[in-house]
Amino acid sequence: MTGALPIERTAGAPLFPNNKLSVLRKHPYFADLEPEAFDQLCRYAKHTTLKRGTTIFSKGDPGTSLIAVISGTVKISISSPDGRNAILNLIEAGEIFGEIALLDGLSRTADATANTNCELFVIDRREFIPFVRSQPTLAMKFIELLCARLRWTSDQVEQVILQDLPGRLASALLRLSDKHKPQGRTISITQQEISEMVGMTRESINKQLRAWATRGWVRLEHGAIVVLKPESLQALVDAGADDGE
Amino acid sequence: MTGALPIERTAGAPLFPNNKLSVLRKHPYFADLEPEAFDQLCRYAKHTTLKRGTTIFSKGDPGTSLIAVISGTVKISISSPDGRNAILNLIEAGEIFGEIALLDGLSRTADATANTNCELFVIDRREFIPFVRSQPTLAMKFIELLCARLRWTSDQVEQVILQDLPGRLASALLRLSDKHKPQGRTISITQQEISEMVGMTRESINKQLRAWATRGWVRLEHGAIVVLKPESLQALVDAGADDGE
DNA sequence: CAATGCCTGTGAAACCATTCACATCGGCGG
DNA sequence: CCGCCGATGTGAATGGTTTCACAGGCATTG
Repeated sequence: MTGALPIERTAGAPLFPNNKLSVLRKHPYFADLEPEAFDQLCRYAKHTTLKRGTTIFSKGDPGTSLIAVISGTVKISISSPDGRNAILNLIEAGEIFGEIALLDGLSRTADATANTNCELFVIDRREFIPFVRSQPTLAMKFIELLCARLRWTSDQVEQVILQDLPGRLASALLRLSDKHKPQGRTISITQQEISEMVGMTRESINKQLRAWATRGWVRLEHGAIVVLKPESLQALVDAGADDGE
Repeated sequence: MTGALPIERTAGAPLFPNNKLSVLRKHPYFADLEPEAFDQLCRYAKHTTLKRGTTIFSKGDPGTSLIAVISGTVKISISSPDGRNAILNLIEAGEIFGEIALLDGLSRTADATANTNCELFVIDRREFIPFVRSQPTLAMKFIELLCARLRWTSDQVEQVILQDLPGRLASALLRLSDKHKPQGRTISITQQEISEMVGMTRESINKQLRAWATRGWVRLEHGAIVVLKPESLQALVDAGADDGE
């Protein structure tokens, strides 16, 4: 009940280990939720672990649950009939996903797969919806969450339509390094993945990154990218089409 | 001028003419709202009329209001520093927009301009937010609205990243003709506008449309497009990259 | 300590959309 | 009724991306 600030209680019921839920508690969407509401929410959660590559759900599935990531990362993506595929988002520990289909009761809009081994909490729609209705604060929280998602997604549309390759790549890097701020400027991601987030081929991405690397804007590591001069990248985005030569 | 609305009365009540509000009442987001809640909502609304081309708000503005379109259409768009611009959505009579900034209190994510002469109702954030908190049903309605927007926007990302020109154009036409179903399959839109929705040049759009016209899939009119064979377009979208030759 | 598989790095050729440069058409206002 | 302007229609040249075809590197696993 009182675990508001330093979440560390042993009294926890067997099913909901507080040390794991604390990951969720830290996230902005739950941080200022009343403790009772949060506890109630946890009571609905079921714990699962998955191996890298496992499909969590696929586009078109009924969509009867909300999922929270405790550890690892989950990839939200879509694929076209001819084999191409696009990554819409990467969900990290402490974040939740699958809220659209949960809230409107329709089908999943994308595929979700475990991008690394992960630990998840799953909340079922049947128990959840009545709960949201009874908790105006929680409903407002979800409204905020949806707004944030909408901003993220609109931003993606904007980048993909308006910017050329360098611009898109630059803003993708900036958005990612924002998310990973705690880990310094190192973004743990493969070039293949970035190419799928940005909607261009790996080869093109590689060449552009390499060009920036020789200019000292970024450093390329194996499976990671370090942003050294975010200002230069930002300037490039602001300037419009122009690869920064 | 849109002449889209059959309703035309002179009796206008001072601030909240019911004949005008009926346009809103018909819309799914308000249709099954309790009458008292709807009336209350209307009490906050201020009526305005705008001439074609007027700016309603710009990206980055504070965003303190929700806007409902009574007649005409509003264009939601963004533009890049180098002059290119993209249309994200066209809001028609009976729909509302501006809900993101209204709900989360942050800045506008895009520009809104009157695409034709229009009549609007504007609701201020200060009065509106407390009202939403007090009306769980209304909050759930907004959650549904946001989910729908998210689906629409994700769809756009999906199309833009995965599909080539013919595919994107085809799915844009299908989405538009869905919206305009009541008017048959005629879509009132200029090729310039479509090109900005799809993110390609007018010339390219024109050539593709013309190719389809000779095959009898669409008919091109001045300022409008008639979809004759939606199945063919749909098949093209489902098949992936392939212009349907 | 191979050995296989996923990442990264590059070059040349093919392709598709953009750019640019006009020409026509339709409608609205003077 | 004429003229202008926005919308449409088209072709040729340009250029940025993709495609394809490899080579080396790092890493995890028998």
